[in-house]
Amino acid sequence: MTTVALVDDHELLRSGLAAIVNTFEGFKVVMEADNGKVFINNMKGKPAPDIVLLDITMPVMDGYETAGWIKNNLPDTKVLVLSMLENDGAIIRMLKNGARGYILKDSNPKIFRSALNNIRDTGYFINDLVSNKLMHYINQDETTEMQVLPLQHLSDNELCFLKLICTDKTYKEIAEDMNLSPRTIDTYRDNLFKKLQIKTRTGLAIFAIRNGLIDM
Amino acid sequence: MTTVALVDDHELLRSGLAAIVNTFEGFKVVMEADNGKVFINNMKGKPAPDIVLLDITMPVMDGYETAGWIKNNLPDTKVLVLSMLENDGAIIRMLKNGARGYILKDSNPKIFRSALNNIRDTGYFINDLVSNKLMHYINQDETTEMQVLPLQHLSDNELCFLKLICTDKTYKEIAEDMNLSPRTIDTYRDNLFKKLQIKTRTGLAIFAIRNGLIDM
DNA sequence: TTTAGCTACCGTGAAAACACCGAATTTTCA
DNA sequence: TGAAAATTCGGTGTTTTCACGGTAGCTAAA
Repeated sequence: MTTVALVDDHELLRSGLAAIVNTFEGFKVVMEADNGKVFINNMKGKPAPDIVLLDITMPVMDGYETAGWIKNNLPDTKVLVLSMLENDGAIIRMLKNGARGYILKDSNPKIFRSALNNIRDTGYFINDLVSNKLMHYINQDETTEMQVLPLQHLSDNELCFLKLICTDKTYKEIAEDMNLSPRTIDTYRDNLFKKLQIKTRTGLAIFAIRNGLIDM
Repeated sequence: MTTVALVDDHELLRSGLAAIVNTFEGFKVVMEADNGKVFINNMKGKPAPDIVLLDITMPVMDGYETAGWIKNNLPDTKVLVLSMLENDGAIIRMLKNGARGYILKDSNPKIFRSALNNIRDTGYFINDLVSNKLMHYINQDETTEMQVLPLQHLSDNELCFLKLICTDKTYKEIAEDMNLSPRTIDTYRDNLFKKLQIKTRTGLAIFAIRNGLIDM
């Protein structure tokens, strides 16, 4: 019997998934958790599940972090990502953090079942979503890496600045908040414009939101 | 037997919900649809379901529109909203469009079950989410109405302008796009600043995104 | 130890955004 | 139909944003 844990913050949907998984012969849901933190706590002193079905967008501890933790602490547990995001950056980031497969929440149940079977039997579920991204990721230069995982290439200060961009503070006020000279802020902005190929503050704000830097 | 239709764009989650509903005694899922348009097409020539479980965020035809259509065309069908959005505007807008209840996707299955039971027996499911909003909505002046449903109080041109705000066009370029004088655009902006109590273009862009005006 | 790279910082000027004013036209509706 | 409201457009001036030039210091590697 292959044991499965579900980590997703929407309890109702989780219950639905559990019901589906439990109808699959040879699979059994042994744990549910609202987020990564709860999952880790629940894990203590228990046998590791064979497969973790993991959402990305969760409060407290998100899917990226959780996948990384599982990779480091539960080497025999395989992560199958179950997400709404059809987003290059998200997919690659999860793969980098050890995920063995990535399917969308609008997949149909048959695909879901074969994903579970493949991961149990081969350790991986490679669909178009994943293989395309893998190919991209393997023969990738710095520029494409930058386009796919932009946040990974920004410094802490730049990230902090990007968050403040999404307010109605002026650059001068942002400079005060960050204890830096307004000129330095100008440089930050100009660098981000170049790096991200954006031309206006509004564009930076939208970039920040698109990349989940701001809670909506 | 109470018949239930599911309208949600995530097929996997929908299947899970269907599995749960079908375990509830006296309820039976008779139809599933990816969005409002598909639902309407599927309805043709068939008996109306007693209850429609409706998501809000969907492609092609969203939950607001769909609820409105049901209100006008299937008077005996009751809508129970099943959403991730814990958002005053969304709740009120759905209630205005005839929804009989509103529960979150992170509710637990017991609440889900009682919601279905209540709607079948009494026609409504009033939880804290709904009753608070109803109260607010009943004794509400124009200012609060504005705060809760800001988009409803903006003209088509203002909405169009707001979308263009979220680009790196200048106001002059936006004016050209909309076939209006730059001065008029200034007025649009100043009006939106006043109405929404926002001070900068960046703020407007974020407002537009928060209110779902821009697809992410 | 020199080169290269990164970070923080500065000056200037042009372009864009914003504030505050008024006026003509069209729509709305009581 | 006549008054109120909404829409469109204009002038002027300040503030903010953006582009382009640069320096000084610190670190790491060749």
